[in-house]
Amino acid sequence: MPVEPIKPRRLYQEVADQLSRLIAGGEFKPGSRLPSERDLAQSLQVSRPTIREAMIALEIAGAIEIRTGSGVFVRDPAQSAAEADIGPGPFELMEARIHIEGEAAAIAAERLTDLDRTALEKALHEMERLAERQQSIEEADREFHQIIGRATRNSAMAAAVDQLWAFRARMPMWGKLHELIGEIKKHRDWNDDLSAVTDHRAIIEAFDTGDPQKARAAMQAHLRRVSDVLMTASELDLIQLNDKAAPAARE
Amino acid sequence: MPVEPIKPRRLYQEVADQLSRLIAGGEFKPGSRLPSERDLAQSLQVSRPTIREAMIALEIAGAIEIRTGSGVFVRDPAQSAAEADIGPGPFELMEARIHIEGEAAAIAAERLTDLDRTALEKALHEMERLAERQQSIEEADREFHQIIGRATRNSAMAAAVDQLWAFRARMPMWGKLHELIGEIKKHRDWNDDLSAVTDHRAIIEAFDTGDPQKARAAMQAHLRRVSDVLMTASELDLIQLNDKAAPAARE
DNA sequence: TGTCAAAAATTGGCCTGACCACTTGACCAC
DNA sequence: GTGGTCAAGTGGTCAGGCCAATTTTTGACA
Repeated sequence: MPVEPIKPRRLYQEVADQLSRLIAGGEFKPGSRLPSERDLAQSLQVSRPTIREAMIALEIAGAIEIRTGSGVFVRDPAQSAAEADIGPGPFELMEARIHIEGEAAAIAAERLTDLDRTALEKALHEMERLAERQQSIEEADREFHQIIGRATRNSAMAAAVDQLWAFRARMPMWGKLHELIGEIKKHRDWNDDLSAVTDHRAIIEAFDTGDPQKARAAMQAHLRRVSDVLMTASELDLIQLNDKAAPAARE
Repeated sequence: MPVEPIKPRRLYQEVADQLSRLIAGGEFKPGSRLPSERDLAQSLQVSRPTIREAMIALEIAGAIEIRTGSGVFVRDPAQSAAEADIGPGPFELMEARIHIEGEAAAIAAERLTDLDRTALEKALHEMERLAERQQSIEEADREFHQIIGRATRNSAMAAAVDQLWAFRARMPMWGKLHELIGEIKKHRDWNDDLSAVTDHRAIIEAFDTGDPQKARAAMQAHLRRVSDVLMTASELDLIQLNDKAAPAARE
């Protein structure tokens, strides 16, 4: 039973939490104005400086916006997202993955442990199982790649790989990759073996050589193939992509 | 000419920034106690509630810990990193930068605009100016590298570069790189020209060729040199690094 | 001389009341 | 319709006060 220091709860935190709950509960809608500091201080029976402290915490947390002379306004979550940029388009993401995950694979090639290999094999088997059932391999796919990020034994590299997958998780389109491949085969005489399982097997085999160059090449070949799938699906109008999703602009 | 809303700068933010800079600059060591609220209010010629607001912001940011009745203490970045388990060590960061920023430079080499080049030159001049005054080039350095991230015209790559710099910003040690170089020269007959300005100039010249390989090589040479500085400083006990900061473990 | 409890001093936490800067809406002149 | 002025309301900051928590000092005692 670990003993931890007792940290008395600051009053401003109580106020901030209550206001946060009221906002989350819909009492104060996004874009609306909160009651004035003076009114809140009276309603909550605390001093105005305490309200101000709570407001600062909420503004830092992104929940509100304080406008001098006007009032305090609830931030619109959609507005926050729009301001924060919706993230990279699919082709941007693929390009970045080719470069960054290629490097991660190269680093990992010399640092994989037996545990890493076991985990990769497990993820691959999961992909095989799901593919046989015509189910999305998305989760197992992600696991496979994040194992590689961790296998670099470099938390900055792992974080970079994780971030790429976080971007990817925002686009539901990726979960349909398997279906897309099936659709493409209906339209074109596709020679390449598009099996994700084959690609991932090749990556594992490259790791078995311990050669960073081979690992990088296997990873990049895999990711370029996925990018090609995306390009072909776009050309066949199997998926709708917005402007940002177009291949990265060349000056 | 886009018109943007003017956001007046809150006094508590000025105070928080100044204290943050003092902490980063080593004026207040990790674990040490800041002057009392009353003393700070008098020293900075602001009211005590304003100091309190600044303290709240700094505590939320993780820079300090407020202990009722005792005082306000600077959090140990290593302790913070250990608690949050989110911070790569310096060598991890450098390794990741060599790989990721090398790739970013290669991509950017074919996509730089004239505006990008102008911005890079400007950042370089700022570095020159600061270096002449023996001042930290940290901000201009960061700007230089983030311009390159944006010059990839790939927001996933830019985000990856930004994340590396966010990690870097958590370690005040980097602001003292210039001093470290000076110290190293007192201890060793160092043959390499350690001028950051020279390295960055070489990167710009590599970009002028438009050759991705050359750009990658110039960026990686620069970052490897920085990593060497770090290694040497560590060997000379000029900086104290915790276990995680050691060169990436090899299995 | 060392230990321990109590007192004093210091520090953060919160409050009250005041004044100033900024914003908004109403109203008026041109 | 536009610009200017004014009043009311809002946030921003200040000064001073008192209380709770912590640390330091002091005095008593073995």
